Amino acid sequence: MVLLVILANLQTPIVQLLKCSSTLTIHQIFQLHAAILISPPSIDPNIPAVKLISAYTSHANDQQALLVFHHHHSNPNLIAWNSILKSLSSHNKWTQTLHYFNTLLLLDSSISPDEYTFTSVLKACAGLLVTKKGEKTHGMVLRRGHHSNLFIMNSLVDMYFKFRQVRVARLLFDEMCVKDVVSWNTLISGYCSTGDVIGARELFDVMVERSIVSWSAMIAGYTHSGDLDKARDLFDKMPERNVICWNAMIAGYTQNERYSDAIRLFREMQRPVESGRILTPNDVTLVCVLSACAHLGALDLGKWVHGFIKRKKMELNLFLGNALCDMYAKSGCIAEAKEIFHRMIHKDVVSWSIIISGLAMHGKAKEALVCFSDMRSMGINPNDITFLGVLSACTHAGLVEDGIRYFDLMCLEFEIPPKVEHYGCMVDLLSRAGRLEEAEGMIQTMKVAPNVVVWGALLGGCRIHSDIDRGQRVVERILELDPEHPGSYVYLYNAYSSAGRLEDAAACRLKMRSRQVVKTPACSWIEVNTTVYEFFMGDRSHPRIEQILEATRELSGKLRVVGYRPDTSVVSQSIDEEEKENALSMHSEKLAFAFGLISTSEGTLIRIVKNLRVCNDCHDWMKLASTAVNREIILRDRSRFHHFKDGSCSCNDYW
DNA sequence: ATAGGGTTAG
Repeated sequence: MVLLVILANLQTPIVQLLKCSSTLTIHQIFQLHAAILISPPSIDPNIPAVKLISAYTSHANDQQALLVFHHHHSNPNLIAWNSILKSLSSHNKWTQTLHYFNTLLLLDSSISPDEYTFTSVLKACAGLLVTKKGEKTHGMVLRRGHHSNLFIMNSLVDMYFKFRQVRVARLLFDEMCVKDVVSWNTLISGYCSTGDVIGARELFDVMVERSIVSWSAMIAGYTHSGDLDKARDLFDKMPERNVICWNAMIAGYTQNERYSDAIRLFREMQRPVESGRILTPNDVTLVCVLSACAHLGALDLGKWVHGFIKRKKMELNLFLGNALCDMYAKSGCIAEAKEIFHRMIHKDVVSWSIIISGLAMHGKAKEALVCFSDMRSMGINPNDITFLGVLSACTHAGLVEDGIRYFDLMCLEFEIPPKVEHYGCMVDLLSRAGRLEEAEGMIQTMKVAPNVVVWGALLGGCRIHSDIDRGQRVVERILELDPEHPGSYVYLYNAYSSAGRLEDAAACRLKMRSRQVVKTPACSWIEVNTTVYEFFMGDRSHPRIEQILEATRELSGKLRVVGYRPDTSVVSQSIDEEEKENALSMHSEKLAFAFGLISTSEGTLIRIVKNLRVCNDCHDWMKLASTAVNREIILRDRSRFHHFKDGSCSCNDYW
């Protein structure tokens, strides 16, 4: 308080303090702001205003920045205009940027926009893809003689790349008499963004002076085109690295579904390098890592990241909150996911979509639907992905009529054209409920071409409801699309076998072999002490495999006493019963469970993630096991969670 | 001024 009184007497020292805005906390800025308000006005009110605006901008608070601007708006000078334009454009408030620029032109013809003004405006034009406005601004730049200004020319080149006008961008670049490293970097990232990674690499190779940005842009170019090896090669060769290049490489792995690699690289990032300097991960890094955790169900690491966020007192921004919420939901902790969700101050359509599909995965359809209506009453418009969550909630709970109603709501009221994914949900919903005729009818009349997944959903229904004729028809369709579709052969084989048509079954098996159909290998993961262990079906590579097998055998014996009967129909090899049972006990989820059992203390909840659907036999086995060894089991299969407790499963055997 | 981020059926 004393400090405040002293400061209030003089504005100059306050302004001096505001200059080091990067080291100030947002609360200190608020205090300095208050001090300015109660102190006698300086000769030019623009000076403290500009400092305050940039201080708020560096803390991503463009609302406060606007407030300051309007408080001084009696006579803003060019610098004040420029700081507010920069504040808006750097926070992607592009429409507002253009609005303020137009106001500036209209209001005060004595102020002539300079390079700072134009760079903000061009960035906004690029962001909004308003080509006419962009070209008009380009003309204005030329008329005012700014065509030799590097800042402006670089922004122009970038803008034309965003407009996908590669020729214009290249022409501008070639005509620039002075180019700096930023001009080259803009060109590289421009070519990368249009998908021309080869062209970008040619530029990269001929560049004389490369900056860390050139390397990062090139790495991102490779990861976006899926070429992770080339990206990693460059990454390893970089002379120096900052957080952004690490993020680019880690994000590259997560976006290309290489989640374990992403986590491995993240751990490497935190190892002290030769220079002894450790890079601190920032919010972008953590978002990527959390996304990888979510996909792998790596709860321990995810929790560690959450702890890190708390320890560093990082702000839970929209991206981080969403990533954290999704990680918890996909790792089986729906309660924690809900808590994060409710604590988030700003939620967008992505946040709501995450919680809805999270609840859906956990079979909490009613709650998911309540969430959907809450979201609408908050005035947030659902998108196609939100509806995917809603429909999958209906599918997992068998709410056929609700599903049909939401599908119509999406098409008719929200005018969102259904994608093949939505039809996939609907066909699945109808097929499981035994409404196979309707499901097939939907495929025939749908507006987009059905894919293997859609037909596969119908095939699943044919299997459950033993409709062999339709099943055969569907298999033909599927094999037209994918002659090596493993599921079709397995389905046919099982259908023939159970109908006693052993010759057909054998023929099917031969065909499968001759076409070299490879079944996706079943795989389960379990995390023990922050390390993820991977088990494939029949996998004997784990160092403690003997103990693991011993544990499964012992447990299966125990389960037999309480009524477990191995369901050997799910084993597709024509071998004798005993071998079939052995094959069953080598299922990846059982191996993972047994490993969890022997390596965690009694009563610990066991979490398993599987890449395919849990098989019938394992599902029964897990139900009984949850009682026999008194463990809760949360198993995530490729589409949902199974929460086994006291002999039953949260999916009510509907999956 | 140029490089990095979250949700997507089975």
